[in-house]
Amino acid sequence: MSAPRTLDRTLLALADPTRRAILQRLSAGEARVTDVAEPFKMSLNAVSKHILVLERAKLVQRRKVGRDHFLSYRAEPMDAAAHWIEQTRHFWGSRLDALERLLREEDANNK
Amino acid sequence: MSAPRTLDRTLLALADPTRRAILQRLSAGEARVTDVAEPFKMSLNAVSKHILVLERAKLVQRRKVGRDHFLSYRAEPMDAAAHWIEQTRHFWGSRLDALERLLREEDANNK
DNA sequence: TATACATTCAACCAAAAGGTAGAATATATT
DNA sequence: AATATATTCTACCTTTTGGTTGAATGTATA
Repeated sequence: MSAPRTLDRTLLALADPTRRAILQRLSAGEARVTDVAEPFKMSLNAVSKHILVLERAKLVQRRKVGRDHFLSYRAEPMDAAAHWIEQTRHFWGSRLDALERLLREEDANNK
Repeated sequence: MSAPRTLDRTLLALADPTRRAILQRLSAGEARVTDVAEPFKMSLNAVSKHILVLERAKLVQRRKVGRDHFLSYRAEPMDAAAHWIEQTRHFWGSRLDALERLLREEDANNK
C-alpha cells in the first residue's frame, strides 16, 4: 500500500541508463562513490547526483566509514515495482486476446 | 534486443500517476481523448501531452475516426518492462540472502 | 602541520517536463 | 453556410533534470 509517490520515484530512478548501470555495479557488492563514478565519462559530481536520485528512491543505501561512503544496492523497491507491474499486467490483461479486447471496446462504444 | 532508449521511455512514461491512471482507464477499452481527459482536474491540453508521452512509449495507440481519436492500451512495452525487471531481479539477486551479500562485499573490499 | 584524498555544496546553465491559455484545423451538425 | 465539437499547435511559464566548474568540508597520511 505504499504511496504512489514511492512508485513514481522508483520508476523515475530506473528510467535512466546511467542509474541502471550504477545499480548493476552495486549489485555485485558495495562500492565507494569514486569507484562507482570511475567508469563514466561524466564528472564525479554528476554521478553523485545520480546516486542521490537512487537514494531518494531507496534503491541505494549509504554507509559512511571515515571519508569513504560505501554504497549498496537495496532490492526492496525493485521488488515493489515488480509486484506493481505484475499486478497491473494481470488486471489490465496483457493476457487478453484480441477478440476479448474487441468485444469490450465495442461494448464501450455502444453507450 | 530493444535499445535501452525504449526501456527509458517506458519507465519514464509509467513514473507518473496521471499517466498510469490514463492507462488504467484504457485498459478497460478504447476511449476518446476528451473522455480520457474528463476525470482529471488539469486542462485537456495537459492530458493531450501525457497521451503523447504514452504514445512515444508505445503504451498507447491512436485510431482516428473523423474528428475523434480513439486511444487504446498496448501491453507490449509493459511486458518488456516486466521482463527486464524480472531478469534484473534474478541476476542482481533479490534472492541473495544477507550472508551471501556480505561475503561478496567483503571480497570486494579486500582487493 | 601540511598535504592529499573523498565527498558534498553552491552557483550556474541548457534542456525537458508539466502545466496554462489561445489560435488553428478538421469534422459534424443545424 | 454557420456553428459546434474534437483535437492539436504555438507560445509561454515554472520546476526539475542532468550536466558543468570551483569552493568547502571532513578525514587520512607524510
